[in-house]
Amino acid sequence: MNEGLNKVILMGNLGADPELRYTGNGTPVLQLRMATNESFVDKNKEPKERTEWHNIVFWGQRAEALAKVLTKGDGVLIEGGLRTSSYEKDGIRRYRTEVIARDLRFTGRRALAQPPPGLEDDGEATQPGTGVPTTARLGKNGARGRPPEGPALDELPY
Amino acid sequence: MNEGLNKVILMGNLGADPELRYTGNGTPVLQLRMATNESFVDKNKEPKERTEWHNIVFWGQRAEALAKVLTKGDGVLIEGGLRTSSYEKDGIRRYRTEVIARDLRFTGRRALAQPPPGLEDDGEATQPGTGVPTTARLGKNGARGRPPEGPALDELPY
Amino acid sequence: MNEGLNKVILMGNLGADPELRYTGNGTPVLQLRMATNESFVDKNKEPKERTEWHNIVFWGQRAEALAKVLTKGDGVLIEGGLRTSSYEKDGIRRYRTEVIARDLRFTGRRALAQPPPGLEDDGEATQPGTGVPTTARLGKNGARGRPPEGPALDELPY
Amino acid sequence: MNEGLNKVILMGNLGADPELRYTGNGTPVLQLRMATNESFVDKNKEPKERTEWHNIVFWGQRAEALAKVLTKGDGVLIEGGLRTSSYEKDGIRRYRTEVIARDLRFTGRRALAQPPPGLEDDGEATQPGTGVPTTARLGKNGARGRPPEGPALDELPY
DNA sequence: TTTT
DNA sequence: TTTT
Repeated sequence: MNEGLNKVILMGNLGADPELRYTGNGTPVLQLRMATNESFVDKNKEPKERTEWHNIVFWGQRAEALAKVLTKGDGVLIEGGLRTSSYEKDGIRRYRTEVIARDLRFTGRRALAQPPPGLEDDGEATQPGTGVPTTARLGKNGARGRPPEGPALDELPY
Repeated sequence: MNEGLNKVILMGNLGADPELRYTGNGTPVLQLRMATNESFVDKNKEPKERTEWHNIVFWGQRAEALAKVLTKGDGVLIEGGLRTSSYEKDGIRRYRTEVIARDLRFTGRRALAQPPPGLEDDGEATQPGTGVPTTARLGKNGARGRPPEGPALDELPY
Repeated sequence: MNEGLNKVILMGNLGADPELRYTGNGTPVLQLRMATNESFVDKNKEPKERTEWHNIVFWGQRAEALAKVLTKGDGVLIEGGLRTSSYEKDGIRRYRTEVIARDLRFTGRRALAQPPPGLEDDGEATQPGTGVPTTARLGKNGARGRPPEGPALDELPY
Repeated sequence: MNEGLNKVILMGNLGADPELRYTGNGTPVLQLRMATNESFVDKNKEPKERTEWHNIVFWGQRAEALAKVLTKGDGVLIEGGLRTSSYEKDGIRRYRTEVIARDLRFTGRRALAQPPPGLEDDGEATQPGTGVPTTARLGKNGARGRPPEGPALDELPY
């Protein structure tokens, strides 16, 4: 089987507060409704806007931590993959496509706020010399809290 | 309006031959069924594979040109954006999420084949010094036919 | 040889007006200087900002068309691939990494402006029912001018 | 500040074993040399191949864990952002562009192997019902170990 | 050297 | 149902 790629990147806003649920298993599931906006000029040269709505899902500890910090209207950047599931309702097979999210980062006004409080709940240890970003990637690795550029240049070993 | 981002990147294979249709308008629409494969190790440390299926759509001239060259099984890289449309069927509102594709590039065995014949049909002129790639981006700009790295280094103007 | 992926997506602003040059060959080359900004909270919980600067290059007809419409300060979304070239200067081998761009789309205030005038210069024909987007993708395929979602839903053939 | 996007996605192979170093600070830094391959047809319709080489850097705990499991030749998918740093050498200012990596996932033959041993070293706890993927994302969140599609459909709470 |  |  050839390893493939199934990648989605969305930048937009939450259209509603997040909804946290639990599977029968006890696994947390967070569902987000997210808008991405697009501007364009139509065939009559009139400026137009269009909004696309997306179903975003976070699983596991991330779901719980994000539930505490996300609010309707937040500007966010989401990365994940597509998943379409099917289910039967009223004797009819239906399909639902979601973005299974792996990362979330604040954009807009919250990008300069304190790091989301829920994130420290699961024992994040900030490494010496590590910046705490406004990202909400919930791995416990202190390094993930560093902005993408790493330590100051003057401490580079090369 | 906050300009956002709605981006999908998929690498995988076509599960069927493409289907070309036309709107009432006469606009060509190409529909592809594409699989992306993923490997992982499950909770019992057993290697597993999973396939996700995607609905891909090309609009316009690209739809027609690609219809001529794509075949079931082809390895492709697709870029586009998500679009969910709703329609009524049997008195029930249904939703369908598709990837509206903007680019397609062959991967795998066809990446080294000749450029897709359909692509020359719309008058591609290859510029002097321009490689013709195995990409099926259908703009007529000769430059698009150049591999992403541009001309040979010794003809750089800087 | 395994087909790989070499993909860069940048959203930010031009730090200077674009520079158009020509190779010995006569091939147009457009160089852009682009900033991407990032906000984060540092280890002392102070909000910080950081700017990364990128060298962007367009080749061919796109270079010329974009040269006419891009201005210092413009908000843009760029897609392309990395290319590092090496050259000798003062007897020393040096390296320069650039993003070889394949697409550019306006974000921010220009996203709702008229389509860039330079773009019609190369004979764009707008298809019936096709919106003209604020994107500056320079393929001549009318379909590329359609927003990512295609025609209105009521003209879908399915 | 305008929050931007600085995103790189590469799929290819390691050209050498990884090199692990430490900053004066003690922060681990892992450097990878990675090739991405591209196939195209040149202006004479001859099939050609081209390889681009990239400098990849991981910081922090991830650097150490990955150092244990990566080997020359490995097929990997890397995600990160661009960072160009400047330094003085022989009285000349030089620039070096790197991809500051945030994620790594195996592709190819290792995608079905056991999860990288180094990864358990930092206390990974697999959640009930959670698959352990072949990804080397080093957050300690058990959820990250789930394939992008989440739990089985029959345990969905909706 | 950009942007808000 | 979001955002500017």
